[in-house]
Amino acid sequence: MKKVSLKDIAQEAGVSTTTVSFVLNGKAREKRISEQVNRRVLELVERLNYKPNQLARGLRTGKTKTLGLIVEDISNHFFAALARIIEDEADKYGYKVLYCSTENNTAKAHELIEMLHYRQVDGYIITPTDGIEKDIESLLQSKRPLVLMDRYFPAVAAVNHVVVDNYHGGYMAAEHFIDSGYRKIAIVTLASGQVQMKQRVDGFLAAMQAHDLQIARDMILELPFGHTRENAVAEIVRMLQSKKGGRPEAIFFTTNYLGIAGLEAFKQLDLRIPDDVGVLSFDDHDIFRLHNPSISCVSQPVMEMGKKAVHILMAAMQGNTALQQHELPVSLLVRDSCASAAHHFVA
Amino acid sequence: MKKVSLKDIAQEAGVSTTTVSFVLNGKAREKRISEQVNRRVLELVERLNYKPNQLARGLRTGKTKTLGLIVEDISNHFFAALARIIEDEADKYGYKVLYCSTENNTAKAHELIEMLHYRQVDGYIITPTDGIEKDIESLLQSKRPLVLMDRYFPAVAAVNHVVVDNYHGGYMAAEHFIDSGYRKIAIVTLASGQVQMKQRVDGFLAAMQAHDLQIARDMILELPFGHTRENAVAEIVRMLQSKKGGRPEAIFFTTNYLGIAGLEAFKQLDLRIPDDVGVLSFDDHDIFRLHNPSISCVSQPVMEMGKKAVHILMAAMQGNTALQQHELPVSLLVRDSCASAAHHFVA
DNA sequence: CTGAAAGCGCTTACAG
DNA sequence: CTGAAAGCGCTTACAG
Repeated sequence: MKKVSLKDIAQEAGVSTTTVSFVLNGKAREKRISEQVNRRVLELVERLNYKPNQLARGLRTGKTKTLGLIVEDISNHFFAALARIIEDEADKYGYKVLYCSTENNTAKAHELIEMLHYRQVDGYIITPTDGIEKDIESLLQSKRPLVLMDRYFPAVAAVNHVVVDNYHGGYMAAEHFIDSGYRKIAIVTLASGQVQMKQRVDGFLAAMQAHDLQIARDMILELPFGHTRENAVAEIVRMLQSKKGGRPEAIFFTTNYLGIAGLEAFKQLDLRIPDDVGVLSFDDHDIFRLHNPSISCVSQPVMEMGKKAVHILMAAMQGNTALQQHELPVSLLVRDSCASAAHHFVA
Repeated sequence: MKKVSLKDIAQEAGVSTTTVSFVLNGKAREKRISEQVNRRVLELVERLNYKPNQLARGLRTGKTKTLGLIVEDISNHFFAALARIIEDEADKYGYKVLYCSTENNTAKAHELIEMLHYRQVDGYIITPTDGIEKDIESLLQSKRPLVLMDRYFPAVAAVNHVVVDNYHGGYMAAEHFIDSGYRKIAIVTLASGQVQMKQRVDGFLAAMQAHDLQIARDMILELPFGHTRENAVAEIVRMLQSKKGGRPEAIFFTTNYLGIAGLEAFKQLDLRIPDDVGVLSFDDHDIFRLHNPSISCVSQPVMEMGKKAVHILMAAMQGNTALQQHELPVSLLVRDSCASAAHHFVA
């Protein structure tokens, strides 16, 4: 079963490669190929099981019908879900996707962008890490279709993005805690300078302030990115055990794997939710739904994010240069991890 | 910033494209290019930020340095974890990966294999669905490097694979139930004919038999693939409520998302683990570790599977034609979802 | 209605 | 030590 090429078909059919190419690309009508030739070619293609070489086609047309997807970590539930939606959506347009994980590492992200560039992907969907503004700008300058996802750079204005209303998510989280009667509240977040984390915290703090509540310095735990799970758990345990000012009554986690680490910490310390500690996390997760008690969270519209990202990219690849920046709404899923108000109104 | 090509470099450097190509491919020494020319070319490459067009290179050499990864569903935790490991491992050899989800759909799997073929991927890592034996054979015939993962076809003998000792996993699961004092045991599995599921059930039944225990027909629930989560939960609830013969004392789930559906069913019925029902699932999951009580399971060596698959593929791509079939050991993670023996020795 | 030919950007035998 | 040329498998303007 050796490879059969356009030329083989042409020879066999007794026509030129031009003609074969036309019928293959559905231009038979337009180019007024006779019905007879058209049929003959199609039959041969079928019989010899001919498949056009996409590499050659790509080289010639400059289009590879391939998208580059750069995420933080493809094995992370949120990105895996996104990857699946993007795959399905891209498929509708005949595109395949090459994925890469940055591990939130600037150097790696830089390399990946270059790599996808050599490989001539037609467009990029990127979850940017800190410090790759330059690469993004250079992509922009070379007119590469591009959409940032989940995060963006406030300093680089003219880039498509689809993100979520993180600020409002944080705000809602704080209000829910407050409504539930918690007052002494802690935050566990990432130390990285990522906007989306910042915004979640900012929104949260703003709501606290609006209710004349404060968060002490040592009640904001910033974990370095790339910590192991064990590390995160240990840090959270330490915070919970710290004596000064007493234990927080409730904790807001700015992303789901921090929340999951939190659950482990609570388990270790035998802390009961929501009586000993109220819990709220950004990003829903199966674990939160199934946990006993179930964990309330701020949920992101993953499906919509993925679809929108692909749509924006497709439009951009078709030459639509209008800037597309979308901030999708999040929703608060109230479950059982925040006590009823009565409980805590002792202060 | 227009694209710069080999020719541009050659012109600028005042040498032929041949020479440039040689230095780019590290053949300067071998081809005895003068140190002077070598340096000049390298400098220009750097200065003009030249990146070879991989498409052109691929067309010429027949190698795309791209792997095709076909899984059931990239958003599934098990496959996402595998995808990440495969990405990292492939990267070490300079390969990128194109992923696709079959949804366990034969027609889709068939198309995906063809698609990857046109795109000239150098090798395939495939989680096969039922009914694509022909495609696998045709890949084999055209000498495409290939490794099956997670499952394989007993009927197609000469294919590389890396799977897991499913039979033994099932066997251990049953023994653990029996040791824990359970006697009336049910199985929840998938209706698809996939070997790996069959083997898990077979191993389980063999252990039961070895202990002179039986499983009634209606205690084996086979769920169709592609059911929604709600559906699965409902079916499990129905089984638990079925009066004839009484409720099972313990349930073995042959894969983690079935186990997760089971947990929801137990929650709905207010069944307590492990007193009301013992639970054991194939495939570990964060949820099992964090669940209260934590859920025992048969765990697969995901890291090793991913690495081995890539290594086998790399060897095959280097012309190593020795058949590689690996069955990796699984391990039983005993947690808190099976009661102590004393509890159930009432029968 | 159809074909000869150029060209996409590389690599690599071959020649000197 | 270096270069001219063929060729990978397509597409497409041009010509007839």
